[in-house]
Amino acid sequence: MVKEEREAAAEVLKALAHPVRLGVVEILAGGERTVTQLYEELGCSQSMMSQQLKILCQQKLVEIRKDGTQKYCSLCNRDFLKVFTCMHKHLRQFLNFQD
Amino acid sequence: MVKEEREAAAEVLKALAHPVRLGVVEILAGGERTVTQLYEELGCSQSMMSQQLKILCQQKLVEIRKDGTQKYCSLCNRDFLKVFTCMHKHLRQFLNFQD
DNA sequence: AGTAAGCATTATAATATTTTTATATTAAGC
DNA sequence: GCTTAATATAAAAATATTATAATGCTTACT
Repeated sequence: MVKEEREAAAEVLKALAHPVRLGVVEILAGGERTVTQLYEELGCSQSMMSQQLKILCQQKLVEIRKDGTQKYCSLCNRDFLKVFTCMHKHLRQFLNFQD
Repeated sequence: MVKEEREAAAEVLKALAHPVRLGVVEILAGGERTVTQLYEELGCSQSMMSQQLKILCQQKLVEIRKDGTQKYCSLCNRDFLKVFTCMHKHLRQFLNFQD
């Protein structure tokens, strides 16, 4: 990877590296959700969710489809779910995370 | 993942989500390097490298072995290299990254 | 037209990260 | 013991992120 690519990759990873945004991706792994469903399930404000979704969309991790007054969110790239498996193992194996 | 785990996972991802730290991991994929080799290859200051390595070590992405006056860095968990493949594809497929 | 639901945007204060500069430590070689 | 090479730490300045509160925009319904 050349410098420019590392910078772009860092942006994508930064978009994932946040508890709420990580939660969004995890929930969307189970299928489409509305914005309201997301912030209720994650227990954050509507404004927060809207801002975090924007970041996820910019990095093309999430896409949004509009239907009437609601917006439905879903994953762009399910390949990222690998990262969860990887993190899950890392936390337990190297950072002695307890369940 | 429960909230606490998402927070821990976000910390690990944050450690990766930086151009220099990403560069370190990429270089170490090719084997052990000294701190000097790392900052020279990545073109950053010695102080920068030392601080970034600390973050990588805290999240157990990198480990350091001392030998005389030098320190040798290597990867703790090669499983993370998957993330690179994933990013490489994502940048090209969804963010139209040009080589 | 008026109202309410769903979501976005803006402004802002608090906090965290990044980078640089300067200084300290430690071990090797002479 | 002095010097140098390799690395760490501390402090400070610049910048970025986060969270909250307030407001605005659409759409649907009556």
